[in-house]
Amino acid sequence: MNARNDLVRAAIWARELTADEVERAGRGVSERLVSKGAYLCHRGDRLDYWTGVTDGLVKISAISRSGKAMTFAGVRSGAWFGEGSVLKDEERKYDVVALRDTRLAMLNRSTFFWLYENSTGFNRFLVRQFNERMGQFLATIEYDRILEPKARVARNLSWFFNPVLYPDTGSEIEITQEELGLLAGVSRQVANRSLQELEEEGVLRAEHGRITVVNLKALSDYEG
DNA sequence: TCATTAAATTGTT
DNA sequence: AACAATTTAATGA
Repeated sequence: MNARNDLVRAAIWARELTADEVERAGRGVSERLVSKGAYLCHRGDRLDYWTGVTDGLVKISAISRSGKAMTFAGVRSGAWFGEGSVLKDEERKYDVVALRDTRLAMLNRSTFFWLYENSTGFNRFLVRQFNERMGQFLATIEYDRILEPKARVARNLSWFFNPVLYPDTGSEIEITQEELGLLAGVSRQVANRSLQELEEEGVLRAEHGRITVVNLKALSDYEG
């Protein structure tokens, strides 16, 4: 019908919606472009949109009280975030920055709530996503104590292969070593060396602008 | 289709 | 941060 409905239909959660619900969602969605290095929102901002990455890569992070930068999650094409802030009607607890030029789909708050109230498919999706995030955050708490750069690179990379958050993705991701460094909070040089070592250990294969995971379990559980 | 050039990415110091 | 090497993408014959 129109570009907005196409945006919705491309979203993973749309698969579980009825035609009526998709139509309704289409009226509440809009598009936004964020260029590399720009912030979509800062901690403390209000952003009344549930946000999906249509094309690109963003980082969700915050600065801890001790002053350390901490990445909560990397978000690539196909994933949606911010449902917590929208549901609770409160300010963002984190920064969101684009690691490359990125296209976003934004679902406004009232439409989000309409789906929340009316669509069982939508709720099933939300519950699954919350559950998966919980697991990821638990792992993040543990990983924050791990200071070894290689392990940080490994764990940040493994997030992109969560089968619930990214349903039909293979074992490849298009990401540069510079982007991975920004995500893991290490320099490009360290990201480069980490990837080389991980490749030697048979965990992954690093190609030009792309990484192929060979052993996802080893990558997720990496501790050095 | 192939060769040339520019741009992006990687590898190293 | 700087620089060289490598890979990809774009261009045009």
